[in-house]
Amino acid sequence: MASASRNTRISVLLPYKFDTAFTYAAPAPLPPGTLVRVPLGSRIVTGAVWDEPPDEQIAARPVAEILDYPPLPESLMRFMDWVASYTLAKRGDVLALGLKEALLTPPPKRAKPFHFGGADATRPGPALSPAQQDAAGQLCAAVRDLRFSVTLLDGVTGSGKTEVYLEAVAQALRQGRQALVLLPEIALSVQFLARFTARFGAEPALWHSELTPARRRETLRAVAHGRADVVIGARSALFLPFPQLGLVVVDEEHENAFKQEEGVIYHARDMAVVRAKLCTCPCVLVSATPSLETVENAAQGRYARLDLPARHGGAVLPTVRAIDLRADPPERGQFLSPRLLAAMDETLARNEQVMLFLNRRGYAPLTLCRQCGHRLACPHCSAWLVEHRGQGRLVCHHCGHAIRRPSSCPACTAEESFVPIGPGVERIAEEVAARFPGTPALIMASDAIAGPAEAAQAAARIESREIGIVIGTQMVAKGWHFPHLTLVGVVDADLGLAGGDLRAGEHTLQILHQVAGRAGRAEAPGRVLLQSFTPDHPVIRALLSGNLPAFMAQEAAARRPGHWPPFGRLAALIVSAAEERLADQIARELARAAPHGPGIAVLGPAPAPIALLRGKFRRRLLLKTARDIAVQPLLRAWLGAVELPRHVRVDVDIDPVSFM
DNA sequence: AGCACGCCGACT
DNA sequence: GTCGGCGTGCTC
Repeated sequence: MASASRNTRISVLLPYKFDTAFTYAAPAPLPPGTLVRVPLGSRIVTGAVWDEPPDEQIAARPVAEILDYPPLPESLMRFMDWVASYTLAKRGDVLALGLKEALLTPPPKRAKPFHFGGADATRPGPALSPAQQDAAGQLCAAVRDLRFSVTLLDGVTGSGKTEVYLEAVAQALRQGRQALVLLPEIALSVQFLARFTARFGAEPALWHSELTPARRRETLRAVAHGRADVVIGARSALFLPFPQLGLVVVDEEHENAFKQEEGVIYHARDMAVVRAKLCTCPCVLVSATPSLETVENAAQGRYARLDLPARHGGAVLPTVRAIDLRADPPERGQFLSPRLLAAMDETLARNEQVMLFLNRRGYAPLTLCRQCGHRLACPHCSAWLVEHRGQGRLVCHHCGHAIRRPSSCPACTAEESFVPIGPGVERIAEEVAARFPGTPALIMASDAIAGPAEAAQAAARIESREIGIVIGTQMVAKGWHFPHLTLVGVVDADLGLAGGDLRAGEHTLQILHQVAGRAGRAEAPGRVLLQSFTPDHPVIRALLSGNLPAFMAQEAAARRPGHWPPFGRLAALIVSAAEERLADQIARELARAAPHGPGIAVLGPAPAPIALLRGKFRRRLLLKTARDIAVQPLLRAWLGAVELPRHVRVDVDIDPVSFM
């Protein structure tokens, strides 16, 4: 009957800060995942029909429009529910991750044709070594299986991991399925795209934050219709509506960039595994320096494991040596030791290139008054202001607060009394310019290289050998292939080892190993020099010996007894308030209401490492549980037990990576 | 996301 | 004395 059909109620999830779906009236039942335009307050917004019972009591407004769009696949809806439940995020916020931009603007009447797609999976791949062939064969078999599985592909830098997993991508395409390759900081992997295009004769679809809204909408549509068969994307590509996903690859799986730290806080590597599981397809985790989490999952047999032990094409691994800065110090006021300078001379004389690595932007991390010792600090954060000499400014790297370089000390009024303490890449560039005046140098840091176009331009200047010396932050660590680069100098190998971070050693090892891998990737052998005050530190020793698994085994042995990840679970609560007293009070109340029981421990409250951030005082509690305990129900009960006054926030970070 | 409502600083 | 800052709450 007509009156009955007018009264059909449906649940619609809206891509905003709502955890529950809203109930609307529809002319007829709509398939789950259907995109609809519905009234919300005074506006019409886009949402997705969710397959759960509607509210029968509430006054339901009618659906305004049913969009001509493929419904969201069920696997994606279940994935979004799962992510929200796991991270304690609002479901609407998770829906927004994949669809917001496309939804908020209605699709154009005539969509431009999608230029991508058309990857040719029948093209012969490159010649593979026997080890590569073997690994590729196993990955292809996993794709053919049409089952969920996780495989760690562990290979030294330069071993040809990419070629191996691209064979698995080709296999997925041959079966008529789609493939997703997640990369950290997609914008900068210009060289990666060239390799992909060479393999398939077509460009992949791209998904990252710098896409224009029009391109984003069109890519989303192409994915939803199955016209985009391969997507190379940053972490949010996980939330695209693939109807036929047959393979998920996470390249550089150990990278911290996969951890989303704002809004919905999630680790894209872990979510990729879940995405694959819900799509019943294989997931491949790729790294030369896999995370302890993944290594342990492989050791326990939860993940399969494939190793590529040798560099491809005859290139040999670089030799790694430490320079003990206690015995071989740089000249006063300088940061490059005589041994490193001599090696740079030799390298440049052979017309080869040098990379200097220092994971610190700007000129100097600390500026102090030599009269009174006053240090220039951020008024909104517990952090020093970092001098950026090129801009004549000092900048807070946490909140962006910036000041002109003061000519007199604000504390003692002494004139021109400020001295820079310690080096950033700009200061190293200054030293290089003075020491190698005839050699063009280039700084590669996120503030010097703004986007993909500039990165491509920088890469071209290095490839053409216009540049002799590259000075870079972590931006230079991954993915680049510069055949004439044969010397990598690490200015401060100890940086990152200090501090209380659980994974400080592991992360330092990973990034320095990656940087080292930039040296000698073609015929000419490479070498790496690590400047260190602690050359006996286990991380430095692991880099010198090349025995990374031994270090990881030590790391595992250190974490296992205390049930630290991956041998236990961790969740962080961050209490923040503009009033320090209030932050303290709520943190203490939370501590009193903390869950307890066997296998459950609560650490804190303690001031967060950045106790003042953007004008908010922060206190931190850490929930640590045994691996077989789910932290989410504990957290829900815990947070429900403490009433939050106004002006106080509590943020939850499941599986925290950064301890800021 | 918007839009309304509601309490604290610099001004016509 | 008001204008307006944005923190908070609400939208089926």
